Amino acid sequence: MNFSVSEENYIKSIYHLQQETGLVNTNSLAAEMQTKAASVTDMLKKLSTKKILQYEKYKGFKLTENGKRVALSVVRKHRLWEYFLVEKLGFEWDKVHEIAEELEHISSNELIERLQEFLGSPLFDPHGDPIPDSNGKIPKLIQLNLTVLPVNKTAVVSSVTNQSPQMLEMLKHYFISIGTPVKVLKRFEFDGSLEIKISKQPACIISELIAKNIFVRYDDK
Amino acid sequence: MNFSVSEENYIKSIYHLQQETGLVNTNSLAAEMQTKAASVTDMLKKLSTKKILQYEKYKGFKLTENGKRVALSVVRKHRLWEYFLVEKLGFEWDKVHEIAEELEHISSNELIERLQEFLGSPLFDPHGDPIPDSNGKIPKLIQLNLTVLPVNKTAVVSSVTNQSPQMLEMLKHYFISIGTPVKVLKRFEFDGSLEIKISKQPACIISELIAKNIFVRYDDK
DNA sequence: TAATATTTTTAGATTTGTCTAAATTTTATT
DNA sequence: AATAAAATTTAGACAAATCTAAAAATATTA
Repeated sequence: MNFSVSEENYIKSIYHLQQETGLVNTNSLAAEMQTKAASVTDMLKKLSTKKILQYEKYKGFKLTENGKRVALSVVRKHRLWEYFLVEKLGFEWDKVHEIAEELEHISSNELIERLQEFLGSPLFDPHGDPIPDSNGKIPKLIQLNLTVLPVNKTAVVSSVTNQSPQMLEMLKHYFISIGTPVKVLKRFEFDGSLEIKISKQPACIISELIAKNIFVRYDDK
Repeated sequence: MNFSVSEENYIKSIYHLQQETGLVNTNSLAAEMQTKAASVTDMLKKLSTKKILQYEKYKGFKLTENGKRVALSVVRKHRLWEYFLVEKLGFEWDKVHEIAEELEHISSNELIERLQEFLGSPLFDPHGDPIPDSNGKIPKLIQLNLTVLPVNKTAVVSSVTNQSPQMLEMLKHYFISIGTPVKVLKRFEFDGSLEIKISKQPACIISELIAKNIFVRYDDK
């Protein structure tokens, strides 16, 4: 079945909301989509007759299995395009969302399969979010603290717990940000500090305190 | 000014038609766009008030300078995306049109400038059509007969005059098709036959008769 | 040139997705 | 439990893009 751009956007938003809350309600979806509750109700009825939604008036709603499949396909496209924009076209990772919002609605399946291949079948997008495969399977996020990352295993920075200006200043100094590839070269027993390699930077040493605040993940293919 | 997908499609079609006929008329545009004359008239009025068209009722119409600019921007996007699909994703050149019809409406200018850069600023798309630059300037098509292509100059097959099944059979045998890179290695005085190199094929010799039917162009940067 | 045929436009309807304002249902509060 | 507040739905309207059928303008031809 084919869906309009508007339908796809609703389906995607419902998917994201129900990841957090289980059942979704009209007002929160209206807020998410920056539209009015009445418009949401109209669309709910439409998606309901298309068997995309389990929907009971006044009671809330969630996607059917079929609806989830559609949602995951849109999420997949969005994230693969984001990866393309950053890795191939050199966009900053925080500038690509809007463009991917348009690209995710290009319909060709062959296009997206070839794009995935061309990109080397990445498992995570530049924001660190997992990219569903063509069956809708989402790679498990194997996230661990930098202090326990095995030596010489290349990983990618996925989140930073302490977001204070002081911390961010240090991270900037080390050229560490979300999505940066990182490898631990040596772990010093003396004070727990780590010698690490950040993408194209020369190796450097960071304190255990910094390392404790950095989480990384690696693509477990 | 921003244009809807539908408006952009009308503008593009008018551009292509007026390249051939100067003034365009309602019915031919309706035919080109596979829609009804009444729908065309509606859109003409709209584009007219937007200063995209010079339009006189019952008299025909053509794009304003501004309209041409918009058309060339859409054409540019279409052809760059086609180039991407063939050269980067490995699509056959005759399978990309439909997908590019969707991609050409992605709005970001930065995207298209970066895409052009990424592709190496190609001057011609996989069908041999010229790609307008960001100012709407169209590279001149330097087309010449294979019999007069300078030795060792790499060119690309742009058209074939004799399209008989017999000819096409031969071309297929030599792996020659529109868009194929070709280089003349040697020209034999004896019978005018040519030793040529076709992309990744081993060198081969073709008769003068075949060569006379093949036109090539090269990117004159 | 008058009649006929073709092309183009208009008038009015339809679909999709949106909106506002009012009505209804559910939830919260006294 | 009655009432007030909040959430949701309905009713009716609107803009964009399309359509059919009919009217108007232009072109063709006998």
